[in-house]
Amino acid sequence: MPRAEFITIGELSKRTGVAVSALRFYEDKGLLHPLRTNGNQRRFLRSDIRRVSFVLIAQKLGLGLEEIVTHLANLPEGRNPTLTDWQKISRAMREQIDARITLLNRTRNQLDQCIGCGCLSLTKCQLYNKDDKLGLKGPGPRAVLD
Amino acid sequence: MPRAEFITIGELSKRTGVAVSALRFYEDKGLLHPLRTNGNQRRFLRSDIRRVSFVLIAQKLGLGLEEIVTHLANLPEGRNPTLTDWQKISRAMREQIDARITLLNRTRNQLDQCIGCGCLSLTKCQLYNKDDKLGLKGPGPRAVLD
DNA sequence: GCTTGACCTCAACTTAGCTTGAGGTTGCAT
DNA sequence: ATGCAACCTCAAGCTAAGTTGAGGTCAAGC
Repeated sequence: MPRAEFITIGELSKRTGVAVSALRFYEDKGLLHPLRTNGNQRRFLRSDIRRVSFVLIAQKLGLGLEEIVTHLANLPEGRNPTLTDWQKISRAMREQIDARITLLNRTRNQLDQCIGCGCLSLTKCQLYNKDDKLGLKGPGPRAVLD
Repeated sequence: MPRAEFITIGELSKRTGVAVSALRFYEDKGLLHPLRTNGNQRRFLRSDIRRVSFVLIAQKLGLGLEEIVTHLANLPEGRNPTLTDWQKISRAMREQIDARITLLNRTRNQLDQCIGCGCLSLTKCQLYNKDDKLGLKGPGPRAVLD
């Protein structure tokens, strides 16, 4: 028979490098949905290793846990996700990261202009506003009046 | 005569779009060094508008306030910064943002490979470890054992 | 059948980057 | 000289993404 179907939180931690406390936190946030033993201990699917991997990658790409939750929502909760499942979701994510890179590039180019003129002037410099829709989510209001 | 030499915190707020509370916070963090009236109210230099602008841009580029403080440390505190001062500091920052873009690009390319093979496998996928030195500063340990 | 390491919950603490509120003072226009 | 908007400080609260610790339970090996 294949290896045990379920793994403990400790094992999941070892296999992913993510702290046990973080895994519990992830469950809390809806990223993981382990079963429970009669004694109330968590039991994860093997496929959750991959699920956690996905979270790590997505984080590296700069996504927040909430965004990741919505991506993961596209995975089947019952059966083990297939290769196609993962590809679909990865591709969707790729678009987000592409957008982020584009935005960063544009911002950098504008910075170049600012270097050229030494301006950093609110009235002229296009680095303000404009891009805030896709924004690198600075908290608080960033409206420029003037 | 030219316009008043000093501006109040409210004015600085209006001119930059940054909340008064945030400006006080920035002083606390060492980003601003206003003078005080006899009555203990803050008085900023006009050049502080530009200083705050710089903070906003730097934040957009993904720098933390602490990093920004060190960049700003290169500005003269007494006299108003010259164009050359700003150019020097902007150029330094450009390098940081370039590095960030590079890292992001590399990560994306690796994601492409993962899409190709559908792996997301800890043993094969190069998206783990490796890059963590320059890392997009995920908190906590991310070592992969396995 | 008992010991012990792994597990459980819940609450409090952490850093970053602020905001909000309470309670009090300043300074400019009339 | 007075009214009142704008200023002041200090403490507490917020979100993200977790960690740490106290106090208690589970399960697997001897």
